[in-house]
Amino acid sequence: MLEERKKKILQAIIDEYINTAEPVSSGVIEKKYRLGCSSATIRNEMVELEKAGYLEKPHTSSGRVPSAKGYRFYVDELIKEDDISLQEIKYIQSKLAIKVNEIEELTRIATSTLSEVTHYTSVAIGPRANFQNIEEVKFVLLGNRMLMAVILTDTGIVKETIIKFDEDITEEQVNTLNIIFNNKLKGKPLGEIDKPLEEYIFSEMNYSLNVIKPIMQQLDRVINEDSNLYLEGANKSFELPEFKSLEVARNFINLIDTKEVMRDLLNTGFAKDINVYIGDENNNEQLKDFSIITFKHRYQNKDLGTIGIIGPKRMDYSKVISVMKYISKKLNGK
Amino acid sequence: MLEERKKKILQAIIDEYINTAEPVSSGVIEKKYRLGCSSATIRNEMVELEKAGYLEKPHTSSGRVPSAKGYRFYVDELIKEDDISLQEIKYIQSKLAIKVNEIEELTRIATSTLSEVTHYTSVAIGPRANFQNIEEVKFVLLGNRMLMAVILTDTGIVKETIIKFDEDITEEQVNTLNIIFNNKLKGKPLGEIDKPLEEYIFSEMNYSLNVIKPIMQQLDRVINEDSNLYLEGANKSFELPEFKSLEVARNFINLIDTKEVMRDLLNTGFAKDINVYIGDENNNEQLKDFSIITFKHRYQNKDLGTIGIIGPKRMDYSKVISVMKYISKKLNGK
DNA sequence: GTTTAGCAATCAAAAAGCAAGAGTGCTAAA
DNA sequence: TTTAGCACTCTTGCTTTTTGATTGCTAAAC
Repeated sequence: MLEERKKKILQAIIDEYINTAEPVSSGVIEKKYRLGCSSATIRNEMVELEKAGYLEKPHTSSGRVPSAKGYRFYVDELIKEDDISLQEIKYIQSKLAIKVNEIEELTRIATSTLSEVTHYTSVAIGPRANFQNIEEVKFVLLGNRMLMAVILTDTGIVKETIIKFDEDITEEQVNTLNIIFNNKLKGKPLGEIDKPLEEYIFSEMNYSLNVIKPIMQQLDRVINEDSNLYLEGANKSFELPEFKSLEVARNFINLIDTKEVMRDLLNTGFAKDINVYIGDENNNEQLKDFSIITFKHRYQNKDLGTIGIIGPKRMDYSKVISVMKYISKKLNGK
Repeated sequence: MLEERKKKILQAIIDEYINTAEPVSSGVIEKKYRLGCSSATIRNEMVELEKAGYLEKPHTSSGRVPSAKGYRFYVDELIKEDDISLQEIKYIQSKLAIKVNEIEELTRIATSTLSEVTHYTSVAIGPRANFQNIEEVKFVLLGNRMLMAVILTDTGIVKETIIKFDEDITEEQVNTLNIIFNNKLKGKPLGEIDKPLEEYIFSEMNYSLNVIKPIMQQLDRVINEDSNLYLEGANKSFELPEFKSLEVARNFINLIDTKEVMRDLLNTGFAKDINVYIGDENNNEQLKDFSIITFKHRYQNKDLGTIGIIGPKRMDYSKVISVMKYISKKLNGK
């Protein structure tokens, strides 16, 4: 554990670095933060904080910069609670007050609001389909050879997909499909539409395999497909000084451009309400320059996806976490 | 008009510059392109080409670089036809052979294929809804208080939207809705769902305004909403030498991040099959460093959206245009 | 024992200087 | 009209110098 004064100094250094993006010297801490001791004392403490691994020096005669361990300590112990202004609260309220009919729309609004308020790049993904339960299945005939399958889940998510046929489909066939599929699927998790079920349905239906086969294929596809990824405010990151480095900028673009990595990031570990990943804590070399903060979009304890922020390690953690907590609360109460 | 030799030299310079991204000197043209005259002669011609506005010089003692006018001439007169390899043709064929049920899926595949083959960033947008004609409208009841409206248009595009109610909806009401809306809307362009129609429907329906009002609102919204924008291979651009300049990189990110600009770009002027916008030809300061090449995704002369490439002005126009022509042809034949 | 003033040592970043090389434009000859 | 030849220009890359910020250490003060 750190003594009180060390904590204060560490906090001051990280706060200052988050603000300025420049290595922090003992001098500015003395002058700006008035901790009641001289720069020499601060220097002595800095040496120890560096030995303990909380700070780093870009080179011998420069100020100090927080290390990943430093940020981690900052996030876990030194964070400012409710670092959110009345104005920001008002803005978020106004944005989330809009009535929406679809959950994806709400996720989208929340994501862009998060980016607008924090000035970082935000990102979101829909819920994983497999764990949702089927509430209702409906087939709709469009023209003579096109069928739309609509699945309503218990989270209120609606998935729809289109199946095209080489032969005409009758209204009667559609009715049978509706009855059989609903009988068999109501209440089941989406992930359970599988082979045995397929065979059962084959045996129940007395007409052409040409009809059932494409339906099962397409249902399978729509259930297993990755949900949409939203990205908002990528340009905001490019205003930050760390993006002056071509390498950092390129890494960032590569990161947000490879959807699989983003999906993995948004779909991992949700022990806490807000999850903070600093740099390559999660062993991904690609992330060494960035931090990710995520939270689950929940409504009545149901998972409606994940929303997150991606930015430089020198992120305004207090602000981001405060804003996220507020948005999360608002979404849950909606 | 330019004499033959000037054309040859201009072409050589632009080809070389597209390859190397370095200002081109009279020396390399003499050595690499063997036009049967000395570097001094080439220098003399270069002076005239510069006077005529086709070339520029970054500074007095450097080689020449194509101007926007130079690129324009190159695209209009000097382009290589069918600059596409057998291998690339094979690859495109294999990608487009996949059977899809939804047109958006096809657009997405075509867009990513375009990016993969050309190594530039590609972008696409769906068709403008207003000009499509309604083929069929179906309302589907989901649960008791949720209605899905499905609109099938003559281009095969399916639009669906969800409407939530504060009161229960009966199957009977749904049937009436289906009959009335189909009667009134079949064959009409989507853009015509407007006020007078709304009033007509009000007068026809003998039940609650609470039901019709939200439906009209939501239909209105879904019809007028901008179609989805796809972006593929943003990271590819960042491998190019012009993106070493922080300013260029930032402009690019700003460009692709502001969706309105992208929409405008993809929705303008389609006099030709393939449209080339070089730099700020279209008077958009933001585009000064970039070129855009677009084509309409058509099937049986119906507009299914626009697909394009965005890259530096120093783009491999021949390759991009050849690949686009091929993909366009393939899509149309599908 | 802890804190602090004072100061030499360190090192990056900016500025300045310099040599090399590439490319042009011009002139005069072919 | 073309080309060889050459002086002139200007970038690029490199080295050197200067500047200034910041540290770490020592010794005195508290």
